[in-house]
Amino acid sequence: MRGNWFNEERTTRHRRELAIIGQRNRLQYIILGLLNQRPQTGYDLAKAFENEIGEFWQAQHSQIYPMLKRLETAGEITHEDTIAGEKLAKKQYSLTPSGHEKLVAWVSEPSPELAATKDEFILKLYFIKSADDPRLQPMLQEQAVLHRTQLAHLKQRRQTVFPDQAAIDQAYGHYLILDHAIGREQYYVDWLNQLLEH
Amino acid sequence: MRGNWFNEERTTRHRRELAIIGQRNRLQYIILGLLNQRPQTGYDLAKAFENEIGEFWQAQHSQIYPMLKRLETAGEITHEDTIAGEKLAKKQYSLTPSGHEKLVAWVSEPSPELAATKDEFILKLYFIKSADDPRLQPMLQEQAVLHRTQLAHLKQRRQTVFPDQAAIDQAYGHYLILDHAIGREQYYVDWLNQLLEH
DNA sequence: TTAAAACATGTAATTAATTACATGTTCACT
DNA sequence: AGTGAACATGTAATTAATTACATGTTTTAA
Repeated sequence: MRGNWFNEERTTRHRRELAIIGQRNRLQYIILGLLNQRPQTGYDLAKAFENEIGEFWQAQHSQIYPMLKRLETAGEITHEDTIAGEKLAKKQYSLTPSGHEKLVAWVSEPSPELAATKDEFILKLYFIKSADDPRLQPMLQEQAVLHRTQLAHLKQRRQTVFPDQAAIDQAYGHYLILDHAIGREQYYVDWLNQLLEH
Repeated sequence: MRGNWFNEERTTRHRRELAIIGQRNRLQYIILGLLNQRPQTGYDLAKAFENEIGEFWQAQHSQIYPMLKRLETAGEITHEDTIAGEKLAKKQYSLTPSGHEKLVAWVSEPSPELAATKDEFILKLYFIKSADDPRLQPMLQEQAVLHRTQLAHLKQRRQTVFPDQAAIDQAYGHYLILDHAIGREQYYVDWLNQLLEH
């Protein structure tokens, strides 16, 4: 395990037992995982970050293209040049055996760190000292709208992407994380509603 | 609103309605908020990131000290040099009226963006295709241990920091976010438990 | 037929965040 | 008297991520 600014090996301080991590090079693994599903172009990968994994991880094409080069240099992926139509050049990337191994190793290794949630609203709440602060109710209202919208969006996605049991069985992990995200939003909405009822 | 890579103004794409943000310069506001509570040194601020706000935001002293200089140059904060003991130099920072204004403006402005949650376990789950994958159960078990521990830790903190109603009334926002964090962890644990019962 | 949207691939500049380097003081305990 | 933990403040190097710059092709719909 790489040294983390605050981890369990750091025995001299006992303020917190569990490390909360920022973000490390997980992008490479996501790319390997996506390419394991099927060979894809950088553009396809960028779209995946806007769609299915977008709820959980974000990356722009400006981060993806350089990473594809790095991974190819490292021998984890290769590409095949193709031409679409008259002359539109595409690079179809796919995993090498080494890349596949690396992906399997990553999924199999422990994930002992808590997710770093950076929620600006929660941060602002911290600085509201009193329950009577006139800013509090509007803030809660605003967040309720935001999270109700997101909840509806996620439920809609679940219905579209997983219409039947067969769809769930084919991409069980994807189903689980969508289900998890829905539950998380539902909790957020319930928590806000309960506060709004005072 | 500063241009975001994927926001509501971007009307030409309709894949997602709500922006998920990365991280912007929120550190400065957190520092202003902390200094608004009471004048503090950089060291004190760093400790606050390990304790109360550590569940919601992380920053190291190597980020804090330069930010204090930036904020002082910008006229948002000032400092007073003091000596502790024989010769230990301390810099006690406090808000200027301008810094206070800036803090109030930030808290008052809308927070229309969803939190970016980067959870490595959730990411790995995405790449588990089948419910029969032998890695799935151990992964869920591991996460259950992690989140049960965190839940216990947060509940302990609530009991310590908010033993009575008076404590809650004095730092209502802090209480709310701790309550929110507990609810969030409780949901995570319940979700994992329900999956582990198959 | 033409304009907009989507497809497609890159690089550059900047900012945010982590990790490591660097140094010294004070307090509590043995 | 000595040691280790906590107090205290910085900088440097690196990595991650965002935003902006840059260019061209193909498809779709008015």
